Amino acid sequence: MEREAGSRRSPAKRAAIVRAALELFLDEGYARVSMDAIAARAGVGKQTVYSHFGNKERLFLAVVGEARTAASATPADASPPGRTGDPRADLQAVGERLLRVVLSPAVAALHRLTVAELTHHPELQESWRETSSDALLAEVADHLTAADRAGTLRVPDPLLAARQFVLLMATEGRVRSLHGTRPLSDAERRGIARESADLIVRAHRT
Amino acid sequence: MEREAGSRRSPAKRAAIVRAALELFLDEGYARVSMDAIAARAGVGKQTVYSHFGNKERLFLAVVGEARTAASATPADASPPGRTGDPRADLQAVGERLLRVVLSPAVAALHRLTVAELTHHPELQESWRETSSDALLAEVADHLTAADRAGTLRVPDPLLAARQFVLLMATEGRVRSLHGTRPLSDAERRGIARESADLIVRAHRT
Amino acid sequence: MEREAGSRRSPAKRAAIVRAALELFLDEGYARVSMDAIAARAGVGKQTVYSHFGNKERLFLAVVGEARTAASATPADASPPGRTGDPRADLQAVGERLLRVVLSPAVAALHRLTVAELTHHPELQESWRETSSDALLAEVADHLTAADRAGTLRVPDPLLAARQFVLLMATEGRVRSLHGTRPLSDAERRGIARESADLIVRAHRT
Amino acid sequence: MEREAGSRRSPAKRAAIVRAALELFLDEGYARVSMDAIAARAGVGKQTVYSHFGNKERLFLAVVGEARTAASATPADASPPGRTGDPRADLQAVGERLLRVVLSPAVAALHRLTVAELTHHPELQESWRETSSDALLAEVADHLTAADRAGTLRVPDPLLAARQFVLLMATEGRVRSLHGTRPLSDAERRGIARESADLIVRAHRT
DNA sequence: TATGAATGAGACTTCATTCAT
DNA sequence: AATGAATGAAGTCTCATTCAT
Repeated sequence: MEREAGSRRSPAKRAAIVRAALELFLDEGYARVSMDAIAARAGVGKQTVYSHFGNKERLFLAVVGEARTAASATPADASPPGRTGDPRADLQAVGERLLRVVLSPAVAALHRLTVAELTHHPELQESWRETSSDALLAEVADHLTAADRAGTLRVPDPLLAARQFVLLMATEGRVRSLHGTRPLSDAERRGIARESADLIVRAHRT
Repeated sequence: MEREAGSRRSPAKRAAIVRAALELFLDEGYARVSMDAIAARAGVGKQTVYSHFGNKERLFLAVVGEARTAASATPADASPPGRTGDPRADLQAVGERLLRVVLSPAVAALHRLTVAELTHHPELQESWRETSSDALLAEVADHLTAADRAGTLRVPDPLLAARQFVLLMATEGRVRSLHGTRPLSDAERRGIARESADLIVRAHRT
Repeated sequence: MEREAGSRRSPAKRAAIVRAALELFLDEGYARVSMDAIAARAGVGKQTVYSHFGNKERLFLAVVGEARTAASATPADASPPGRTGDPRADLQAVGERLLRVVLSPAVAALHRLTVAELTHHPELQESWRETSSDALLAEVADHLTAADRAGTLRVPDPLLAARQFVLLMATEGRVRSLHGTRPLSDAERRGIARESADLIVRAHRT
Repeated sequence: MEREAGSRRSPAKRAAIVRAALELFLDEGYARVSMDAIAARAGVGKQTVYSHFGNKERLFLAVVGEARTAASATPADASPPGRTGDPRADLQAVGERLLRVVLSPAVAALHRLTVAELTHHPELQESWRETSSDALLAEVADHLTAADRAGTLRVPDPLLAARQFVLLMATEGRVRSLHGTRPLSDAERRGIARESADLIVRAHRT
């Protein structure tokens, strides 16, 4: 029935359900996960799941929504490395951090899941954005703006350049890691970040 | 039972099954498609499906495999436009063709399906390669090599540059079209191709 | 737990529950109505329903019992039309009133519900009587007795005749209205009352 | 999927399902019967039930439809008693036969079930007719026509009179037997038939 | 007392697969 | 070889009832 706030429904159980559902959805995909399995893993009755979320689809959307939110918040936790003044090195550093996040098992699985279910749950499309992390995108743009001001690069449209950098690097990472399925070595990650940073820097050299 | 070649199994029925299965898998995803539905759409009995492919997973892998092969062969459908000598214009032209292919409903759906099922069918991973079209990649590399020889660009590693171009553009197209879920206007496609071509050309300007 | 009278249980809530339950049972039938739905429509908690009535069956019997009582009391709502002295006209007039009552949505639904659940709730059988309205039956008998006294008819057993009249007319009305499911026009009702009155009058003509 | 004629679906299993479903529906009512129970009693798998009838409602309608047909065909099996020439006796004899049919457990339960489910299955309404047996109605009308010709009665509208006779008698029988729930003694049945026949005969006496 | 969260059983329906024709 | 009827397990969701607040 899904009542309003103020109900006595246990937030702890809700959290357990969300966690269990997320793990299962990420591992198995939407259709392969049963409500029974979610309830069992969460350690609650099936009806508890239904009274919290109404049905499987709403549970799925809630879970994915919260996971997206969490994922967007996470990457900035690593302290942003200070600027060295060398745009190429700065970009590569940011890129390596981004790759670690994007290719982490959870984030990669969330990405696969979202792509997989895009056509079946139109609500997903509204929340869809390739760069799960606008914060990181802004950080890259900042670097480029700074370089432009310092005269080391000439970047007329820093946001576009940042987007191209992030998109290219993330995609290359996904392709090489079989969409996060196979772990990447540090060297591979570094290589990918270097190649992408190189392209961007060369394109905007003065 | 799956007999050897030379059996009396009808190739026409096999083709009908593959076609039906592909359509359904692309539309619904692996788990949501039933063998019943496949047999019905193919106009054959269920046992025929089983005798041809053994089980659902083998059918899926066969179908996706053939679809990938077909998709890789297709893109050259449009006669490759002659070179104009202007690298930017040439790249953009190739790019627009590529986008049309990559974002076509069938190719985009095949991509989503592959990503979705990557973890459940390890065999898929072996066939995985982002650029479904090596032919096109080679064509881009050719353009770049020609430009390098002509002295209009300086491209030390044409294959890398080509790959970056294709990857960036395809990804930008996918993001903007919600992974092929929403059609892109000609103008959008042109814009994406232009931006990507621009980046590559600027990065390799002499 | 069901406490005795004098408890602190609110009669207002009890009434709300009974009203809600009656509406739902009449619309859906016993098995299709959930205690959840009753509590929700009554605007009370589920446990309140249980503490008032113990379980679903007892609630049902109480509700139907009260509804039968109410229905039996109602029919005289319209002031009984004075006698005209013409037995046929009088009978027909009474009959039309009866039909309106018997085929009213609530009374018809109560009748269907009782018939439907007769075998599952033996207590219902005790309260069963076709003529939900003894008052009306007596009124018809009165008319006939009066006619007998006046010499316009010869009615040795007025109660039997009244019963036959009421039963035949009510049944004909039920059949033609699909057991109260389809509304009857005034003309139809009048026709049914006329035919039935005619039969009775002819059978007892002097 | 419910295919056309010519399929290989076993008619024996279909019949077993129909029989099992009818018994259960008559005993318990629509909502209380589970498809599991039907399959189990029929001795077939649940999917067999579904492949034959598609879903619970279609099964129900098919079962009720066939039962109605069967019930309509049955009553004439008892050899229609020859006419004695005494309309009252003839009518009473036909009436007793009718009562036996109408109050037989199966027919009475079918009637209760139909009334109970009338609002939930609109298709039922189309097949609804109080007199499950048009044959019997015709037989009564024949008696009355014959009497009219013989001059023993004056029956301007034999079909109306027959209908009134049948309706009144069946209803009285239903009321007295708690809608077929309680068996009626021979004497009761005879009494009901006599009273009804009496009414009709008196109404049409010359 | 009254609330509604929680439960375990069970509802209808569909699935991948096998069997009999 | 090919058909589709049949199966048993499992899917989503709802139920009457109880428990903790």
